[in-house]
Amino acid sequence: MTSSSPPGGSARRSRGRPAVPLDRILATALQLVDEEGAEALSMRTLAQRLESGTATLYRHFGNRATLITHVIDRVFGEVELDSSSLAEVSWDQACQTVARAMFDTLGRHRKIAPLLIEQTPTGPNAMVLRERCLAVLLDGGLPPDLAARAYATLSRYVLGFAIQLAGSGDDAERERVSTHFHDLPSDEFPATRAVADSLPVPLEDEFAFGLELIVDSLRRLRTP
Amino acid sequence: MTSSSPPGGSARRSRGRPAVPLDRILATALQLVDEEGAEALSMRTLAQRLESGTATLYRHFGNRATLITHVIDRVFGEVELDSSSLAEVSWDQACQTVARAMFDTLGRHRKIAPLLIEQTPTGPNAMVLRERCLAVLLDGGLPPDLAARAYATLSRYVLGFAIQLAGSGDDAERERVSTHFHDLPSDEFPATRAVADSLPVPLEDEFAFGLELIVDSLRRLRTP
DNA sequence: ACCTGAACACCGTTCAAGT
DNA sequence: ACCTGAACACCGTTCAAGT
Repeated sequence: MTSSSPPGGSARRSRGRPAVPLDRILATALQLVDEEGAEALSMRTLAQRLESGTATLYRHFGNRATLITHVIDRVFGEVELDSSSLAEVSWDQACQTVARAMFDTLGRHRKIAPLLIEQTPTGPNAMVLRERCLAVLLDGGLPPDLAARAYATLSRYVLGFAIQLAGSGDDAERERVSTHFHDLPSDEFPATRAVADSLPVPLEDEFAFGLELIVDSLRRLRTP
Repeated sequence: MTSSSPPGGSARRSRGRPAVPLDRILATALQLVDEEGAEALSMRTLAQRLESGTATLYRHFGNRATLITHVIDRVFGEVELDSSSLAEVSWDQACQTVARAMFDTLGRHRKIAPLLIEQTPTGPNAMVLRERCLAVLLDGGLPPDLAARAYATLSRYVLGFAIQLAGSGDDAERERVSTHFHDLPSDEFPATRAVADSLPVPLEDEFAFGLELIVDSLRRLRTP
């Protein structure tokens, strides 16, 4: 009650209170996840940040799951894919560009990936992204059934790695694991010890490495 | 109190109560996850199934996370990998066998995958599995740094797909998505409509498809 | 020693009551 | 119409008190 004084006599609350705009709810929710993690996105915490009450949120969303659905599609909306530049590059480069754009966006919102497990995204932005990805595969000369499988593999691949980004970026954990591997007895763990210097591999490198392997093989599957 | 009667007069509770064996805690915890999902594994629910109290669990595990760590390594212990049969097959077949064995086990415990995101598994069973996988890659002729990256890619690939198994297997959801794709306007979504009959692809097929693509490319990277 | 009940500070969700 | 406070049935975790 001490925080805000009425801004002049005229700008009074119309009736009840000004409605909380849906866009502000989603922006605040995404910000909350980015800053504090997916589990911090509780109805209470979100309502607090909006200086509102939990029941207000239930006016816009039936439950926490649908709120999350909307937050997710907001993230899909951030994927940057320039159509013209996609058309200029080779087929396999286009594949990698789409996958990387998706991965980069999810990398910018590392903490949101765990929320993506539960549902196949069917928000408007997700639909558009899938369409463009499938268009690249079909234009590249893959027959529809193979294009469908290639798309599914690629999107699962991206999502699978993106989800693991959540537990990544923790230097202390990386250090702990590396030390653990170096301290292993060489008689029981010769192979692990032999590659201990190269582990753990940063997840971003892993992603790029595997993506190249997949797209390379995919290229050979096109109609010859 | 009605469930068990003392087996003869001598086998009395030594002092206090008989300790709850750690193995029974873990078996019950895994069963709970398998039956009701990862989020059902609450300290309270687990204690209830054990006919014990939550504080008893904190005698064995400092917190819920370490309890989960132990449950996870129990699952890794179920991965079936016959050493001799691995030695008989070709290098790329061995790769696929290891990856599939891991995926199959996680498929048998679909609901545990979400718990795997947070931590790099370093339990005893996980360590042994990694060692054997790396041995295959090194024996196959990959130099250590490449073997490390190949291993990381493969294990991330398996885990990434396994995590997504959690939200899979729901026929209603598959039907919903399929219908949604078929009802799209063909002018806005020509590519999606063109492959709508082939979507969604079962996750197991996706996994096998992508795994083959990766191993195919990996085979070409060996010392020629 | 090991277990227990009760407590603390949280959740998602609902609903009668306010303006 | 839209928002609010309080309630209900849950969490993970801790701790004094029991046997």
